[in-house]
Amino acid sequence: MEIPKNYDPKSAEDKWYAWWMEKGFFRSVPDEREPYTIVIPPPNVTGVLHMGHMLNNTIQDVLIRRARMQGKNACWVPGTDHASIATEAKVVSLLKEQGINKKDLSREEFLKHAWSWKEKYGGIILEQLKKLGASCDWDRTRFTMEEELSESVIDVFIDLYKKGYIYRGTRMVNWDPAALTAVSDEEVFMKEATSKLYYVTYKIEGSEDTITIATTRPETILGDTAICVHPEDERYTKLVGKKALVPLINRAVIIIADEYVDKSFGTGALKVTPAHDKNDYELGKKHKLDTIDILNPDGTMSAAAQLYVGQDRFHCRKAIVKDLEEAGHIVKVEEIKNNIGYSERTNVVIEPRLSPQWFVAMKEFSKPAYNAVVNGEVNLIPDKFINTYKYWMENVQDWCISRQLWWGQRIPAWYDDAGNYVVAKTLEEAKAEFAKKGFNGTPRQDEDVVDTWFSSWLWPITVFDPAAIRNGKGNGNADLKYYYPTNDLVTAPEILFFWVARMIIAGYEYVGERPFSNVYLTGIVRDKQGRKMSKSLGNSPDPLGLIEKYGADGVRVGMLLCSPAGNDLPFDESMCEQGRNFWNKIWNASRLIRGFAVDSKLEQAASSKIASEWFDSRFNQQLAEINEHFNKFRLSDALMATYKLVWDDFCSFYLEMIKPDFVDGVAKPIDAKTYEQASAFLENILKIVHPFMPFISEELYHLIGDRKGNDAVIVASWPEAKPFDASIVAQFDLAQQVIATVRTFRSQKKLSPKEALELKAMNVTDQRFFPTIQKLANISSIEVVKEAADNAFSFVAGQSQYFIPVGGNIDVEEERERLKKELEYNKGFLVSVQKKLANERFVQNAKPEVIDVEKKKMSDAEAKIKAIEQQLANL
RNA sequence: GGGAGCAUAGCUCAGCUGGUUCAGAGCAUCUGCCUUACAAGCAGAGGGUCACAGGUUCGAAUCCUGUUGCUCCCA
Repeated sequence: MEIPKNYDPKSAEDKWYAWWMEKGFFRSVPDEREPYTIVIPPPNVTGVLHMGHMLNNTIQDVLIRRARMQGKNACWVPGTDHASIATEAKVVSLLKEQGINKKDLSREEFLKHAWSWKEKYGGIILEQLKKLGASCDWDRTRFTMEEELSESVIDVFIDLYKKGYIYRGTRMVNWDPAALTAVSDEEVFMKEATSKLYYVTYKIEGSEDTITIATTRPETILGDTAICVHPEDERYTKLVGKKALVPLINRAVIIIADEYVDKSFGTGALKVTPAHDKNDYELGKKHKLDTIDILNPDGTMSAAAQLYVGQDRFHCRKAIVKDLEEAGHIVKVEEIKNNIGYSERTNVVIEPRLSPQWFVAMKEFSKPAYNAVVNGEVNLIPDKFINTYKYWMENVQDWCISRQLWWGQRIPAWYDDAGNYVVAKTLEEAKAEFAKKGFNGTPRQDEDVVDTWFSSWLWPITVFDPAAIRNGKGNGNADLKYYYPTNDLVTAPEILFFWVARMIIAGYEYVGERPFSNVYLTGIVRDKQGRKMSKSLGNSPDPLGLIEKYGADGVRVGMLLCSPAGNDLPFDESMCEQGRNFWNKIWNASRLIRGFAVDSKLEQAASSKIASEWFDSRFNQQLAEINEHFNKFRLSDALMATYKLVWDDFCSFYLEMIKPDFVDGVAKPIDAKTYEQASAFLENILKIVHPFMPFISEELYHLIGDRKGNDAVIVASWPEAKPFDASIVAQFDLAQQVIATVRTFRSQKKLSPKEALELKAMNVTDQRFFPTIQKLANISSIEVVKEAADNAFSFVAGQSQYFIPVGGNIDVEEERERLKKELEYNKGFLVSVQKKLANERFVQNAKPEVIDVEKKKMSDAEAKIKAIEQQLANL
């Protein structure tokens, strides 16, 4: 089939993706082959494809496609996660636009809305992944809130409760006063702000003394239960143990001493509000202080505040500052820069708040996951993350798993009228439990749901066997037995702890095995200025727009060109351009080969024969290197090695070597053997390029051959790296040097490439590449000589000398200078080698191989020096 | 404040356990080419005291110490 002049990515992408699907190439069912499994880090149902997804999923697809070609049973499980907070926030605001308030809806009604939202929009991101070429087994698509998966989440909750790992407790949490829920640390983003630091004076009880504190949150003084100073702060020593009166409400609070206080900050006296500040809470616990919660869940002042009740916290701040000023309590106001936490979902200021929550005790529970990484059962790539991981796991905090939301798995805890609770799967079971305790009424279920991570930590298990948890360890279904443990996980370092570590914990706890062997941590995609790409900054290119512009293959290559594991990727569109240029190159190389006129009667030319021999070796040499890169997860390197093999070796050299000459403007035909060899090489190239550029490789694979049935590059066998002839590769390297030198000479002398030159060679042991040199350097003839030629430009390659006769045109002085320089350099080099070899300590200490290498260097250098000297003598 | 990591060409990065002609690659730059696969291209060329200062060693981009600058994580 003739190859069109231009490749049209759009139509090829649609065509081949649909065809792959139709053929079921992405589908995996257990069989006798070795499985290769990846579970997708489930994107959020509210998400749309961003650059981070592009990178992450390109990597997964490259891994899975290569594994498939290696004959493994490749299974990439896709799906989405329900993202409690994000989704609920989205649905709430959507309802608001329709004039519906969440508060007016029952839980059931709200969930109905949420599900219909999910049905409508929840699959968008998966559809976008298809545009990228993601070869997921879509029949296996999972969602974290599917009925069976949810049941497993509840089972795990109950199981861990029974094992004593889950408990209910009061903690200071990040409270989102708009969403009315606790959010995790990773859902809080810190923004630097210029705040006012108010210096507020408190009277000392029963004296005329005062103490001045500094605070950025004056409204919280109503919740103060102590003032704290540094024990060594002489300014305040005499006040410790006395009581201060909280302004406006005159509550007496104790003055305590603790080294926690920074003497140099503010006045060195710290107001302590245990209900509204994490550090104060710890301080309060240590000194057994009261906690007074002065805020309602929605961020308004509670009755406990005594004043400003019902006012919003920020209104109250203004009001109290005014009142404090009027009452003469404010000494001064300073501006300071501090960090304020905002809710990632609702963008309101996070309020530290004490509230009853459910927790998983992590200290003991996380040990297997710690060990798995430390002893290498689970590899982190790159391994620099092991330290971070260890640090976190050694200082692991209990995991707050409750969220005050409706969208998610509802906590299976039930309460009687007195607030006693039992944990049970169903109302009936809860009733039965309570009956034993003498409560016979109807218990009411906990209103909260569990953290999304508490469901996604089961992902590698329940995507294969949703019932694995309840059926117990060892009773997994056939899928679980076959695919678990999975092979590689590709994700961002940001969620190493929140997700990866917890999956490892769950894996050992519920299957008894690691969930995956390797965790490939990708970097963050940043813009040119190094900023993280984000919607709010608007600095992210539209991924689908990029695909439109450069083709999916171009974008995939662009993403991978510069993204070693764990390193951030400073994204630049020009990389996609390079990707596009690369597929364009392959396209045209294919066009060249297919365009050859074949003459079956022709004998293979010597230059073509050696070209094929060389490229065969070169290909196998590079393939071994590419495989090595893949095995070490060095995907950028694997891609670059592929790029150079294709562009430099195949296109710039091999194809130029076999390309038939033009005579009178007409291309001569090519012999059948060379044509076949070239076609076979091209086919292998399409194969190794396929994981990176699936679409164009499939398109070309079909254009260059008559493919029937399931013959497709996507399921073709990955070429085997065969032994190669190192000597031919080395010889060609020398030939390349000769070619390059001739070309440079031509360029410097401003000689036309069309003008053929003569070449004389001396001390050559291997003439196999003479035809190649003639062809690529446009040499009319190469004459082997025994003596140096006069009036010639001369150079050395390896141990051979070459001469380009230039008649009387040679500039002897210039030539002498050039050779002198070269001689000097080589002499210097020789001296350093000789020094080394003369050094007893070197000879004694260095490995024999190293010494041999040095000896070889010496003899090479000596030969070269001799050659140059001879040339100089001849000038 | 505690911890971790990084610093190699204009940019993005390789450089394994110290030992090739070890200072590399891609891109960008410059020069010359519309040579009938590809100007999204071809052929050449120039670019770096390997952050700085010490040390270990026969030998250091590579190991150690300190300094400076940057990044991330935790509080």
